[in-house]
Amino acid sequence: MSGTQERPLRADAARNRAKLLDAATEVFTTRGVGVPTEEIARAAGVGVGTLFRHFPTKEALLEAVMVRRLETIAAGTAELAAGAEPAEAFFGCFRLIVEQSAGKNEFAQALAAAGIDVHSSLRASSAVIRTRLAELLDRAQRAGAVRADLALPELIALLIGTGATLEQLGPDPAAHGRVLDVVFTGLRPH
Amino acid sequence: MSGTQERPLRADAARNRAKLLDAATEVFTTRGVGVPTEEIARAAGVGVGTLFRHFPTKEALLEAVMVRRLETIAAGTAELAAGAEPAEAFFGCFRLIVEQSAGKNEFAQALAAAGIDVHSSLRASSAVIRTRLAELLDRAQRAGAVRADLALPELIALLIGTGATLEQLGPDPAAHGRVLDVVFTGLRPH
Amino acid sequence: MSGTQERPLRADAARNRAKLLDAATEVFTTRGVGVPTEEIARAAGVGVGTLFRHFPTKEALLEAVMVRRLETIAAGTAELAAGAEPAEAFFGCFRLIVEQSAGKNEFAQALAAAGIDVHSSLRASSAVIRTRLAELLDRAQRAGAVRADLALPELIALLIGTGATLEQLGPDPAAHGRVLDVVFTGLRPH
Amino acid sequence: MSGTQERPLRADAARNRAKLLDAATEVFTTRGVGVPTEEIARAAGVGVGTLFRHFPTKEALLEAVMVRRLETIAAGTAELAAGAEPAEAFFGCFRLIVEQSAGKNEFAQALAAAGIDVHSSLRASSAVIRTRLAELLDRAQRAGAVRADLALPELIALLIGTGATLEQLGPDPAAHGRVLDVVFTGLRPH
DNA sequence: AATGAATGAGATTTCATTCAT
DNA sequence: AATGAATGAAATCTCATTCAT
Repeated sequence: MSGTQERPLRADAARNRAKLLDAATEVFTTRGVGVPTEEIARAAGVGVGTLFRHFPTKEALLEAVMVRRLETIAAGTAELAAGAEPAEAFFGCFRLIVEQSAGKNEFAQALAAAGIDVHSSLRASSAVIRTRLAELLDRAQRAGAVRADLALPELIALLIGTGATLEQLGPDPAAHGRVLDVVFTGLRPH
Repeated sequence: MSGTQERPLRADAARNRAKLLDAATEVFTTRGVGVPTEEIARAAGVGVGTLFRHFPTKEALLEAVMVRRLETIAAGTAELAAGAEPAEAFFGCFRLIVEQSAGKNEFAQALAAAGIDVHSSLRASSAVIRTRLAELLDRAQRAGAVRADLALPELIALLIGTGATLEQLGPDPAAHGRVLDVVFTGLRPH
Repeated sequence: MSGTQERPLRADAARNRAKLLDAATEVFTTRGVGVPTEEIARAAGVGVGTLFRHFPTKEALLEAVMVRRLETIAAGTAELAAGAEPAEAFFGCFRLIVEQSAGKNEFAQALAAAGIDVHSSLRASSAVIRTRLAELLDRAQRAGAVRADLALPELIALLIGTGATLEQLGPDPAAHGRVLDVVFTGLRPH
Repeated sequence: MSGTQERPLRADAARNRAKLLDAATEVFTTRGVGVPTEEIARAAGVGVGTLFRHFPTKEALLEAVMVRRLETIAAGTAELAAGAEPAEAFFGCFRLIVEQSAGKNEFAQALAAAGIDVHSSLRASSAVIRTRLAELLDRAQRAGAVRADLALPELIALLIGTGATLEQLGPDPAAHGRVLDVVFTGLRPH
């Protein structure tokens, strides 16, 4: 639908690719990007060779994990944004993104540090989200639900920063609620 | 009372220690904690051997960098908190911490991931800050300057998250101002 | 009499075998024996699986390539040696072998290095050539066309070395001619 | 004197570098260029890390071995060429080069196959030899000791090819002598 | 005390070969 | 019979840490 895969990919190969992405997401998120590749292969129940057939480099794997995450988020926002009125759409998407972003920072840093041209392969999926966010922000501002002086870069930075905040708090719903209330209040006009 | 090296440290040794801390702060911040120790030594203009004489472990170096950062922040908040009325003290310190925190997250994560007992050596300086923050928050809440439902853990998480936000934005004073305005507005009652 | 696969081989299988041998000859010669098997399969337009069905081992493939080469050479010398007088037969065959030998050295080395009993599978075809060479040398020496002190091992070494010389020169007919003139002059009595 | 080393190299480092080059020469020559790097390190009595500090790549090691070989040869020819009359100088150097060349071919192939710009680092030492050969050839041709139609490229090719011939023969002095007699006879006018 | 070479465990990656499709 | 994905042993290379100079 959006992808890069040249050919449909054989059934078992697709399954392994998915298993690898799942395992990598899990392992990278819980134990950091420093884990040996072999651990990820083991977690996915395949050999290292298979991992490297699918992702020729550790960085490529990292990248693929991020792309998938972004695509998931993009899909989620698409649904949410579709049938809602501006304020609800904006704040709903903010919450969604922020709650799905735990651990994403480290990936981004790792990729950036590795000197990868993050844009080359992440561009597509991140552009989708970027565009959607611009629309959401615009509609919400026109509807008077969000302060007018906020620009897209700050919104994105706030999404990332709020994700970091929640990550820091651990899974405490009440605390999450209070933090989001702080940010949402701050985002509304006056 | 707390340290391991009580001896006054020869003049050149002290100089090298400082050079190493400066170089490490710079390099870790710009290129991530994954950089080889030798790069740090080179950036400091000393040999690896010297680095390891001063810091027996890469993690020890990381830790020392963080401690110095925290101490700087602690000192800054001490000054600010001293002669100001509650609201000014609280928001002033918030701004100070957040602006000095760029890159700090990664250190914390790296240390935590390394399974270090962060508290053992960071406890002292982080306890100082923690206590000060508790006081600032309490006074500001009593004075009605900050919403009453906010607890210390959320405050700390917000500090870290807002630091991440600003880091993400890069050095754009106007955008920084808008982001802080959002958060500060959200922090005030109603 | 000699082989392992006595069955006639299905038409397409035979075609694949031929394509593989051609591709392997080409690839081994131009890029060395270090190329991954998959490259050879790709060059032949088949999957690796097919390659390994035909040649159970990379070395087996190497061997098959050499055997085919030797057989080609043997066939050529047979024709040449048949109806010619001793000197012409000897020098004609020398030239033929040497010009077809480009790249052969590396195969020999690779096989030898691999600790293979080169003789086991190459014996047949190399024995044919060896015998023919002995005859050619003997007849030429009796006819006074070649110095009498030259033995078969030196002749073989000279064939290989002269092949290497020509390979080194690249495709320059004039230079080839001068080199062969040097060697042929040296081979004649006084 | 001719080298690339930036600083004089500490005594032990120089010793290890030499040990590594010796071991590599030995091992590559006897067992081919396919031997694992670790074997070479072991043969040199150092750890792999040391090997990779001196030669950041297997190819770099290969290259260094060849450079040293060429330098040895260049030095040998310098001595020989100095005080001898043309014919003696030419044939003496030919013999010298050819006898020191055993196994060199494989290196060259391995390097070339690896896509290295062989010229960049080998150029210097090979240029020295090339120039000397041109002089030797010229003087010998003027003195009437070598056929006039032979050009430098053929001479070089013959050197390599004759090296291959001797390598093929194994260490049999009598056979070596006959082969060299063939080639030398062929090289003289008529 | 400082240096930077040496170390080797461990990380990443390759590739001959097997096996499910 | 053909395919190409999977495998894992082995190869190359990195880097925190030690140690001779």
